[in-house]
Amino acid sequence: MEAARSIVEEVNRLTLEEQKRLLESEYSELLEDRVRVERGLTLPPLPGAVEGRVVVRFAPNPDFYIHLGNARPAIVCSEYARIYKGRMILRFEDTDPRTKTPLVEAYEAIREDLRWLGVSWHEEYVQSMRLEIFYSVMREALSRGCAYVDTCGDEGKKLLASGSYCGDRDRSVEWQLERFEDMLRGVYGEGEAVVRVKTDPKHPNPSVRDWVALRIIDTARHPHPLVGSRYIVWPTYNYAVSVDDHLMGVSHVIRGREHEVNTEKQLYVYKCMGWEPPVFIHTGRLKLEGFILSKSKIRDLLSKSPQEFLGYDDPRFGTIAALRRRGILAEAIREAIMGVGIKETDATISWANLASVNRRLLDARADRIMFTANPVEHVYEGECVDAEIPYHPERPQKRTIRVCGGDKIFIDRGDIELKEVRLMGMANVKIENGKATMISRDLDYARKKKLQIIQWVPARGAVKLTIYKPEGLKLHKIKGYAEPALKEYKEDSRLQLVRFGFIRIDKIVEEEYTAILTHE
RNA sequence: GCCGCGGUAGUAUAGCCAGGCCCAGUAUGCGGGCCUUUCGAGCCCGUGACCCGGGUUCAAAUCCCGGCCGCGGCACCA
Repeated sequence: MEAARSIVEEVNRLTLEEQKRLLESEYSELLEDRVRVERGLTLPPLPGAVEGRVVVRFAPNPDFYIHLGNARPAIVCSEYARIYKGRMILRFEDTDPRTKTPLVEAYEAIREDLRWLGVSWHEEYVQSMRLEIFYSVMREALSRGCAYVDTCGDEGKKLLASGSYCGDRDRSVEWQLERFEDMLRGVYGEGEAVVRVKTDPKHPNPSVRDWVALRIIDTARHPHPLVGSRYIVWPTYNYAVSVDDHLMGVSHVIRGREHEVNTEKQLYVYKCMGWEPPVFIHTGRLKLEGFILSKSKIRDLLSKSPQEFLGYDDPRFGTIAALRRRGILAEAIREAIMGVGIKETDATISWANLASVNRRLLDARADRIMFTANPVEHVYEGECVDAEIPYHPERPQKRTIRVCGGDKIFIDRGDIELKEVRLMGMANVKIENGKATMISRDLDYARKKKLQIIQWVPARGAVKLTIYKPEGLKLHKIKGYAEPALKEYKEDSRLQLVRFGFIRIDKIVEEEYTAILTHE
């Protein structure tokens, strides 16, 4: 004991370098390679991943547009497919025409959002087109005796809730197969028969007990937007996912934490069919500070007060379309999402963080334009000057604005009280009683006197610009004037309004511009 | 209520599985400075965290136990 203590003390007295050297020379067999993974913009290694054999999928329900939270698995999956030279699958899970009725336009809107995000996929499937496949796999499962047709109706559910089960569970395979064909033939109505997967009728989680794999939906009353009322027997999520993930060779399922119990349910299908299950990874939920992400909440707001919002891509929402419309770049979203990775804890991306990344990316490419949000007209007094304003501080291109004595210019209300300022690119002036009187054009003078350099807008040719500024649930409207150079830009341009913030031009109607403030 | 999963600075994340390179790294935010014809960007300096309590160990953010808090699930939704 004493010996051990003294040896430890001796070792501890050595510096790290000395310890390392000693280990390498005397006891190198004890050294173990411990590889440190460089993070940066890359993801942690995918458990059990083998290069060339990774197959991942993004499987949205096309009942609405996707939001930032959905983008997490989509981006992460496509990135893993890229890293491991694997395959990425896009699969639309539209197997509920009744309560989660698919939106016809959502299929293409989702593809568009994904493309914009830089997510690429190698294969695409739509589950509503694969119903026959689910039926035939079920015939096999019934034959194997690990699923059954429950014709007990509501009673079957109640029995399971109490740890018992519908007597049909114990009937013969032949009986099951015949009843299943009856279901497909339309012998039963909604709720009269379901196909259940045999699990454990006493499972601690009642929802796991013999969960429903296929049910009847009256598609005469609730037609599916893609296949109409062609089918009445529809697979549930858990069943369809298990079958498709296996058939499509998915090796890694990356999805939200809310699917943890589903994973447990799906494992019964793999076991029944003798399939090798994929690796399941559950990520935490993603929120965006100050934004509304929830599908149902957005739909709610849109239907209750449509006049208050600019649509599903209103800049106050966290849909991908909304972020795009606001002026957030796809790279910024990718960066933010790669940053949170696949952690199992919920994360709230702070707006400051996303905006900061976006600002850094935008700064390099957004031209600078002068804008006054609270324009106050002033008369310029002094000699004619040709103000040269660079489009971007890093680039040589400039525009020239000629201002002569008697010309009117707009100065922002907040800047008037500064009394003496430098009008950017133009001249140093004294501001007094609605007049801007030139002192000199000398920049050094402005530097020496530490004059504030402000933006200004010539009244002649000034462009009316309305800016929507999202703030929480509010959308402020700011009306002002921008310099004539704004007319050189088309819709969807991203600009920086000097000393105001970054904007994306949303709409141009007859010389009147509308933009959305991306962030300051 | 029952089942499950988590808890590192204001926010997010690295480290945890394989205890010592961690009096905890990075980004953002915040404070200060430099630079700059923007209050933008960039550069420099600073600020600030291992949920709590026990235990194991020479050594604990890391392993064990208990508590607290947060989240998810409990559908013939996905």
